[in-house]
Amino acid sequence: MAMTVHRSLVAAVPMFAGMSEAEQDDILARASSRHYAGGTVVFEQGMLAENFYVLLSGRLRVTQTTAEGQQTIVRMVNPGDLFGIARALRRTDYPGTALAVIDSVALQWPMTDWDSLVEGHPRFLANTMLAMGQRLQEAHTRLQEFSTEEVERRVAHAVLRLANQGGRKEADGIRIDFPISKQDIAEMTGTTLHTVSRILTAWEKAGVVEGGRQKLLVREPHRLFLIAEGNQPGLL
Amino acid sequence: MAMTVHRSLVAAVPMFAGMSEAEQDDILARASSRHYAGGTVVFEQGMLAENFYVLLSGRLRVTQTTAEGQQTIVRMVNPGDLFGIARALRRTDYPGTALAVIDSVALQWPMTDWDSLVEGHPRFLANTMLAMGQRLQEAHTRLQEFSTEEVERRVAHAVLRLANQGGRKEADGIRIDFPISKQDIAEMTGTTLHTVSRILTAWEKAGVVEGGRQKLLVREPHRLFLIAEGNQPGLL
DNA sequence: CGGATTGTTGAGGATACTCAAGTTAGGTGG
DNA sequence: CCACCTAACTTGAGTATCCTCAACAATCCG
Repeated sequence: MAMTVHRSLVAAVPMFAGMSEAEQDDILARASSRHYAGGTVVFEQGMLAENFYVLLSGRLRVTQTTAEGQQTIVRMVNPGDLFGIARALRRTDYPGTALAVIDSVALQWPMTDWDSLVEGHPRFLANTMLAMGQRLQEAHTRLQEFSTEEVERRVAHAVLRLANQGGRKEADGIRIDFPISKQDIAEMTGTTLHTVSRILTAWEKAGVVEGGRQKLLVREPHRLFLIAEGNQPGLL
Repeated sequence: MAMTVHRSLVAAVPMFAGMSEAEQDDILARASSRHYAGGTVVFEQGMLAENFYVLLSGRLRVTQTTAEGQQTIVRMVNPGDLFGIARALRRTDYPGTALAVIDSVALQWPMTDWDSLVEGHPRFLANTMLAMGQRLQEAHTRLQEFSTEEVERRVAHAVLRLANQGGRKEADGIRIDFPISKQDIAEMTGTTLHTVSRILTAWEKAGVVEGGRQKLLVREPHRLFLIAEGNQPGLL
């Protein structure tokens, strides 16, 4: 269901930041847009990387599966994010699987256009490098959390990240506005859904969050932050 | 102890790959080289990022320290590696501390030259992006290890990485040819020096490695690989 | 030679995992 | 619209891994 795209749709997309309208048009002319229903796979780990993408709306989950079949969530893809840029890592296949967790729309370019975009549009290259820098920093932050923090704090950090990147303000807190299961949170924090369930139950009793089946509302972000920073006894 | 640098010294440095000699000379003209004795700090976490670097020889350890004072080793810097590129992450300070673990020589550029290098030398930008891509992949690999593997396997992976990146072949195995303490390995794998000591002792008894104070020789890389992949009962 | 850093080893205990059984919520089809 | 089925979640009990605490030994450096 490919179709061409107008500039106005990508005004706020970081990849196009600092570009002239003409330059944006030039790049968009090679793109097509595509809709992915919730639950649909955009690409799968190991697949030949034929396209790279920018998410316009919706939400994706990128996972990696080990040889033994264990899954980890590498990141959530939010609107405006680049994803599937295997070429930038000098790879010909996708290192992970991208799944639309809700209905999503993405722009796509054939990977064969990558080199000419990089060479012809220094702005594109610079913006891509910036995005990779941010991902690198987030990866380092998470590594430090894994190295030094116990499970409850890691879960607190993960939930805060979800709230920051994909949260919508509501009357009584910040709502994670896409379906997120305990299993998902477990795969982000390197624990089990059982432990996540116990932790969230304790937080819920203390009034910090409000759970539900694939639902999550952060009632008191500040207290969650205290738990994440370890300045709090811990509610478990 | 700054001084100018000749092209021949950087023939094998990835940052200069694919550049004409004239281009290399142009970039090198702005660099100075500096020697760091073993144990010396190149830059410290939080410091204003005034330079970026390429390591010519020696070995650095980059660490991050948490608010509570816990240290983690972000990476080892090997000859040829770019480091201290805070600017690429849109930071004005260094996110970690770089320490020379042995006598080392690095090229340095003032960070004020970064933008003009990036804009004037597309090759430099592309090579930098590639380096970041590799670091991002390594970070994801380590995250997956933290998420899914027990300590012994994580330590095995860390030792294999050390052997691959900083190993020298000897008669009876691969020697890590810079000083590495159990504490270092613990900070790479998110465990304690006690546990690392116990693991290495067990491996040593089985003839897989040979330890010593800040010394490490991998006698049987293949068996270590099996432990890392979990195809082995585990020697602990 | 003496002090400091690094490493070893043991005992005990806490965190979080596994195993197990059940409950709730939501979607599906009759 | 209700009954059923499945996926998501809850909760408990037992246990393994690994951490903490502690004391000591070895190695290096000045």
